[in-house]
Amino acid sequence: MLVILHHRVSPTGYNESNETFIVTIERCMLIHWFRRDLRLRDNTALLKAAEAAGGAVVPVFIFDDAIIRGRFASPARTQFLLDSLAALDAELRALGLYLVLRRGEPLPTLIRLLRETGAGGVMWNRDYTPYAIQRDSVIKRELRAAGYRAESCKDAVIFEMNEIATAEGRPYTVYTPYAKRWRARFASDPAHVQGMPRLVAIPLPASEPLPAVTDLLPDAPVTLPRFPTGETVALDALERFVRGPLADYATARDLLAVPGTSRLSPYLRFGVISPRQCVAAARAAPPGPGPESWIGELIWRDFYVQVLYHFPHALRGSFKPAFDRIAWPNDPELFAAWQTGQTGYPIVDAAMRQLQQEGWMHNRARMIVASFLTKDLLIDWRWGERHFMRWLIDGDPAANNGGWQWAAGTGTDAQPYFRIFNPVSQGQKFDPDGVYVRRYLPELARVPTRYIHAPHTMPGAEQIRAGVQIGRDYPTPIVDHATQRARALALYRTASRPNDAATEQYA
DNA sequence: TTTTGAGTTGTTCGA
DNA sequence: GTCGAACAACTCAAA
Repeated sequence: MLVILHHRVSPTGYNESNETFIVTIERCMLIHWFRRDLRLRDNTALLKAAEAAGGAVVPVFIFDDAIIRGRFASPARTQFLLDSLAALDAELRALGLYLVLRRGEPLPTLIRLLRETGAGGVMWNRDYTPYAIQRDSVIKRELRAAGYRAESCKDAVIFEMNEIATAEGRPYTVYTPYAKRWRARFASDPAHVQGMPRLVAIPLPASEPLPAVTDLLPDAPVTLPRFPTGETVALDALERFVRGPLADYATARDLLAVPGTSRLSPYLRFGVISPRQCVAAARAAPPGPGPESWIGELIWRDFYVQVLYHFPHALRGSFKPAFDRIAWPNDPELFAAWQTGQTGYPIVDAAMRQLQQEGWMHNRARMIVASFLTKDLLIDWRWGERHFMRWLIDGDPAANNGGWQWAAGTGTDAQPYFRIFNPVSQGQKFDPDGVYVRRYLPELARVPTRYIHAPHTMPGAEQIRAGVQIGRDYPTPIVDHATQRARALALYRTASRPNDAATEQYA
């Protein structure tokens, strides 16, 4: 029987005077399979594995081509993943360990690792997308059938699956009552933040080298937006946000030029930080509308995970099937103009260019460009969903799908059909000085503020003074908002009342 | 079972 | 310039 020796760690965490004892590897050593929980602190499955294995944990990450090259492949997000893995590896090296990297199908890869290390099982934190649920249930079944321990934990959300349900035990599909219930449950059953796991330095199998993005995605551009990452970077960002912008979050989060949002979304996406750490930090801050509304955003995150868990069909089509009938015109040229930020509506174009430059977009801007794509350009929200998933470093299937369906009015909690954003007035309201627009549209840098959100209305002399000719240096609007608004209303009305289709004609 | 109130983020029009 | 009303009807959740 294989045995290893290691230092015992007492339950209180103190190292007891070089006391050593023998552990049978088959019983004790465990693999922790990192997925979207790329941190050491407050990591539920990792803590559980460390506890069960007396600290003898093999930290593993597997590059799964089904995800990396799947429907929502993203060079920018893959870059962030690699940066986060490098940071996690550095954290582990400080403990005398390192991250064991593998590339391949998860199940056979895990079985090979179990044999190589002699570990007794695998622990991981749950992921709730349809693909992950299917994959993980097969893995759990097969590992157990082969005599290994295989366990998953709740970690990525505060409340999961059926923990927040209506009085009749059904999943909520409206945010407000869900949030009410969520807050009530949290008051009686709060999620506690845990600390570092107690890990011991054990011999590990060799790791494959950390790949480059182009190893995983051969067509990826050479230069990609980078977002600083790592557990300590994320915790520091949380602390600075809570000490600074959080108090004014309720109002400042809507101002595009102001750093009023947390910018923690990429960390939450990959579990570089935990939602429990976020809620705890918000509740430790002076109470007020700021912390409350930010917690509300974290509840939205749980809500959309829960919605997708119960209604996976939303990943392919409308949450409300009636809207699958919408006959989107889907003009590819209009779509290309939207993608590249050439629509002639500065607030839209600035936002789309921010996305491509930074791999991130301000939340208010996401709503504006989503409304514009669906209601002004009359393009299927799924085209926008895919584009966001390609470029957003924080791109998450549940939140992104939920947000797009909300904007398109096809999802849970659908906005009233008539709520169509006007891109000019949204710009005037949320970027009143045009600072955000000028930051991403240098060609409009010298346009006076009174014209900044509708530069095509500038008289010729003003254009000369501003050093820009609209129609040459910056596009005239590719569609007329008032016209498209009326078309969108008609399109939606027909979809929701199909019997009237014969009597309503529009083009 | 029936009823009732409410529904993240807005725009436009007319007085 | 400001203000209030209209913009559909429906579904959900809870009483």
